[in-house]
Amino acid sequence: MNSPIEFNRQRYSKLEEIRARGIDPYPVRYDVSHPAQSILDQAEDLVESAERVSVAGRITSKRGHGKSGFAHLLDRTGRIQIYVRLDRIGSDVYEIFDELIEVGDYLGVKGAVFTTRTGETTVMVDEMELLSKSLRALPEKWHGLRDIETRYRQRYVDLVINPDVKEVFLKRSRLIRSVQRFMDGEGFVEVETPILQPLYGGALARPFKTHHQALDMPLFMRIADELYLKRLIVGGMERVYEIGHDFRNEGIDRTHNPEFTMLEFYIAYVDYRFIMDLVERLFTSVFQDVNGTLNHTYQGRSIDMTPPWPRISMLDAIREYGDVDVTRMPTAELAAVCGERGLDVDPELGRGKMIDGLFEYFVQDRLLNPTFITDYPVEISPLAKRHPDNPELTERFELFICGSEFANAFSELNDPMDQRRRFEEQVEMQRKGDGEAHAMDEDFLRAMEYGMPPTGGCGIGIDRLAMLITDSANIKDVLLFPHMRKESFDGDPGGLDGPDSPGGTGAEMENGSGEADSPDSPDGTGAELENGSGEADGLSDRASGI
RNA sequence: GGGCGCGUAGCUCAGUUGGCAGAGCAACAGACUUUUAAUCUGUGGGUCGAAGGUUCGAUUCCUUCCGCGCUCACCA
Repeated sequence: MNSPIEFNRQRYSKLEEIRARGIDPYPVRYDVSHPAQSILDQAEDLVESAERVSVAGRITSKRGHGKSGFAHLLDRTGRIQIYVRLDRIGSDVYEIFDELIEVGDYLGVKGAVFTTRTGETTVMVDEMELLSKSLRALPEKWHGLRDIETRYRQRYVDLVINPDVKEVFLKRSRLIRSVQRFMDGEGFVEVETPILQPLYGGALARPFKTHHQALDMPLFMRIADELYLKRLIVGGMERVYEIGHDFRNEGIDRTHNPEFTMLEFYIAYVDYRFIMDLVERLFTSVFQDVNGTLNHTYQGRSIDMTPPWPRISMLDAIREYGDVDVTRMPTAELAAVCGERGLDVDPELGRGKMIDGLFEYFVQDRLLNPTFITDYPVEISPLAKRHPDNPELTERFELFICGSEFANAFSELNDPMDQRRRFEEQVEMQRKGDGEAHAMDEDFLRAMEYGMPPTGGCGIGIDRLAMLITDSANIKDVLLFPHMRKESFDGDPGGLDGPDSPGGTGAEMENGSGEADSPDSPDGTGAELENGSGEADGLSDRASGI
């Protein structure tokens, strides 16, 4: 796409005409007395009192009728119609409204409120001010913006055109506020822990890697909050939680974005049973708060969120849904059962992976209403405490709704010697080439050695929850700016490369942008963050300008 | 990464069994002082995602590439 000047000469020439008439097309402020919706709400009183209101918004439609015209202004609260008449506002201003103001522009108007012949509450404009001139045409009003790619790439247009999109993100905001209120009520402290970490951990995933210039050291974007939040438990912050972005350098699909929002919380002195109770209360509280009901529909499927939710151990679930009892089944027989079901699970990876595979095969998709699956095999739960009744299992649960996982929780492992052994096993896996294995974290072990109380912990994917609660099929629909591949701009192929383009300006070199960055990363893998960007310089330029 | 599908005007979409590129809305010019998908008359607007190939001729057929969606594998 070209610049708006090349692309829309008609709009640009109107901008020039506005300037030629001595009007500032981009003034600094406008005093609003009534947001659009409040005019509609108080229409009767406002009509009766003949009170003059002022309202501002973006023009979303415009209909001229010779010497008068209607338009709709859209603000954050809603849409209000305005009526402009030549005999009220004067020929000079009317000419500007008629010829130079168009759909997409921001307008501020003052005037009395009346009701039209067809019954719509409308502002009779007696004063008008252009607040911002738009140089690009918005999508047409009737069909709107449907192209999925454009909606994600140009969310600002999507939000203007599609009111239900705005509603999704308002709901997401209410969801997060509701979670925070609930956690407040439970005596939690909300904390912020590092996103840039010298070591990454707390989950098994491939990280993004970057580099700190001044310290000349590699840093990783966090893949989980877990190890830092547990350090806070050691420090005596007995109920902590964090809502923040984690970053995982893995595939993108309907339910995965490279950065996503995670709620993690940890509570001292409790086990996973307590966490189950709390998760049940958290979800039902949030659903009541945001949707006003525990009966929900997701993608056409009815879900009953009413507690209590069933709690079934993983082995019982496999027995119940698959009619297979794997409890004391010899490993060879287990492998045969997996083979019969066409499950490609390597027996060398242990019983845990095979049992998990059978669970996914027989059970997971059939868990429509909220269900806790408990007591996972120890091999696939490296951070969870062993179950006292069965050392092959752990005190771990996951919550499933509509066949998807919504929470993952344990009675946390707090034995420093056991934790060290598990790290050593991970290091061994790493040595064998497992790119997702856990690194040895000596500082975390030191914290464990000072002593961590018995602790229950939990992680909940907030984007998944937002998808469920807004009935969205794709994670991109609940992310304001989902990750997309680089867009190419005609006539400016490096448009998005600005910050790291080799021909940087002198200013860009101040932070040492060009050479020596991320020496171990081939360009274009997407695995590495660039540093010393021009954008950072832009910020410092702005700061010095002030 | 594999498989399937899609990419035509600012937007929503037709279309070409290979032969001058279409509509509605938006825009522009004109009429119209309570319309609301305003109406009426007229006009302009396209590298048919990009690059190659086949052909007298390619938006159409073939190849490669780019982007998006669905799906499988991995993950939350």
